[in-house]
Amino acid sequence: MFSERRLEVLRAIVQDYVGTEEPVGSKALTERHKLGVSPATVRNDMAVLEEEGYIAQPHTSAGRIPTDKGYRLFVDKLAAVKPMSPPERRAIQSFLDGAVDLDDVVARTVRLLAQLTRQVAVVQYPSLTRSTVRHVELLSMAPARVMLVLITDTGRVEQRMIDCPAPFGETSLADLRARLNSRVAGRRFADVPQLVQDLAEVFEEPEDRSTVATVLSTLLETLVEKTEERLMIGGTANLTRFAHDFPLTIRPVLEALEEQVVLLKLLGEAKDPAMRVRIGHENAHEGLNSTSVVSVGYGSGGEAVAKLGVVGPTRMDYPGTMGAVRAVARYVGQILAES
Amino acid sequence: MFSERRLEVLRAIVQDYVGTEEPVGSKALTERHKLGVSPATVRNDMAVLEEEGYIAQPHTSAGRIPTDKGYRLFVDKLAAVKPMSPPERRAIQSFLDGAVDLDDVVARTVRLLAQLTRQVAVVQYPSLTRSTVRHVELLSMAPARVMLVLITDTGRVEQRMIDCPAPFGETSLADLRARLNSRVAGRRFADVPQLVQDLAEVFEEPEDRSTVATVLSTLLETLVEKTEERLMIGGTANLTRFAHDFPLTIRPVLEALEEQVVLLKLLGEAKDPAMRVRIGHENAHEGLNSTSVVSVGYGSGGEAVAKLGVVGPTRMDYPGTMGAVRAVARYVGQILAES
DNA sequence: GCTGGCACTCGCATGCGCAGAGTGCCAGGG
DNA sequence: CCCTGGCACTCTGCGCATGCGAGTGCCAGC
Repeated sequence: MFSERRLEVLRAIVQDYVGTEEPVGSKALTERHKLGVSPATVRNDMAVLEEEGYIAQPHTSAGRIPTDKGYRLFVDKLAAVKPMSPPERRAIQSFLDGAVDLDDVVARTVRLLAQLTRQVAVVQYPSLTRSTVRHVELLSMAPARVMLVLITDTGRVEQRMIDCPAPFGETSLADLRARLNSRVAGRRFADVPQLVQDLAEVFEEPEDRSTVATVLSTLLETLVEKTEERLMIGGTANLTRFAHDFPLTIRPVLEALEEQVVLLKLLGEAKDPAMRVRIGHENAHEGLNSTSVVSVGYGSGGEAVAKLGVVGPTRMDYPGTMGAVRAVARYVGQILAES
Repeated sequence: MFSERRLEVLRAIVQDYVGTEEPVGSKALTERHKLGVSPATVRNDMAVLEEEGYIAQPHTSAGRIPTDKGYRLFVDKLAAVKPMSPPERRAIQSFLDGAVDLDDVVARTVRLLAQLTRQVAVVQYPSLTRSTVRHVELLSMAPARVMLVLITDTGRVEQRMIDCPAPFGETSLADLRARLNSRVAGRRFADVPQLVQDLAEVFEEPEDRSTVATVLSTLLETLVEKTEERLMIGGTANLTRFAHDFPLTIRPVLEALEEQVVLLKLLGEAKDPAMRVRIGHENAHEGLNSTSVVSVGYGSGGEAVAKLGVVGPTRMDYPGTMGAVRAVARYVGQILAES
């Protein structure tokens, strides 16, 4: 569609604009890059690129800046993911190795990502639906009150209070716990609802019947509700790096970042472990129309148990950011596999 | 020290400045407040207040703005905590009542505080040291790997992975769990270290000895490390409300908010349940020199199990903010007492 | 199809003048 | 003794004109 040189011009524009944060003109371009042609030629190429919607001028007779479409082409065709240097890899690994539990792993990952990319980092906790149940614990907190604790193979722990309709004996509780565990331990969360259904029918003692039903239904409820994923964000201070533009622009971003729902949508439906870049208006949420999101799945095996990524201005260093995100995801996966 | 009227002038300056965010002059003051004196008189009072360091002028021949010292006097002597209106109280209560577990309580509290005060909210999880142990669970994850789960009376759950020096039989594990629980359940966290010390001496089986020691020492470690309190923040988007001043000012604040350590210091050493206001330079951390922190303890009984508060510009509505913080703390305490 | 040249367009920084708000000080009055 | 009205002074902020520079589009020529 475009000549080799025109693509080269676009690449140069993206690189320069990302570096300087200022509209780039034809003269400056020919000076900084060895394109082998004169500014006038570059101007012609620019005119074409602009007509096709890959670049734009903020004001008449200013330099050009890439549009979302321009960045898209750059990411898809013109740029290669930049691998981390060996020292960087070592730093990542040793930083993550110090984690003592899942919370710590996630917290460290967020800090790491934020520092490496100098952008806002978002890390999702390993999803419940794609995890397996390690253990179910039932604790009597008060005569008619039970605490349900669910522990997953990824080290995630969920708890829920249950108010029972009637007091519940210690022995019945122990019995129920044993039965639950024997059925449920080692199974995938997604399979649990069916298993629990079956279990309800087995219980016969009338006096405990309603209580058992309550406990089981709460368990189900928890499975459904808590599938709603948790996540952690960090590095919001990095937003101020490009706020010389406008507080106007960081406000909606901060607001979006406080909405778990928005963030979860942002990372993308989680099955797909592939790296994904959403640029500017490709983001559904309009507060994020001037930001790009780079996300990728991570997990202990070949499959993704959750996603992580960064949020930054559309004017970001895509190769470097993608490299950092990919590397971090890889190492987090390793850490999880070990625990 | 000051005549009644001079104090009144200071109060008026604080109120107007908080409202308009602009330096306030003598004429405007007499127009908006019925001081019963002329602008000239007010000017004399202002001159005195300025000499004493309670107010200052940003530039020669501009209006006056309160200094940290001025706000301090205002908070201590001139302002009363503004109680919430009945509808507001109801809204708070019903919003918090919907919470299903501790995470949810904390999350809702943060949202609520941020909305009510339109500032950044910080809520500390109930502290471990002031909680009691409900249950200790030991789960075998792999032959030589045990997961330790601690559950407190406030509903907080902490987990830790333990790598054992040698494989550990299911029965030994159950035995240890039983012993641990019988000693430790119902005791305050602060008392646990001594109890565990005693326990170590009781075990005799040589083959399990080292494993038991490992588990116990990790338990102790967890108690110490995790006493390091967790917290949750929200409402950072509110920072942009006064960022028309400067991205310069919100940057260090965002950075400070990402440092757990700083935040914990900020809320104050936690024993004291009293409301506390730290104004501008009274905050040790210099990124927060132009912000004020209003914090208060909350808890189920008379004693504080943790703290919560808000961070905002020194130019904030102190009576309203203090009222909201106090009210929220009270209702959170109630909720915790119920669970 | 590339190049150099040329006229044109804006954005941005600079400098000036002016209005407005606020001050300090002083002399006069209850 | 304290308050008041008046007056001269000092800044800030804003609107406006000006000049400069970077960048553009177009065109004729190689």
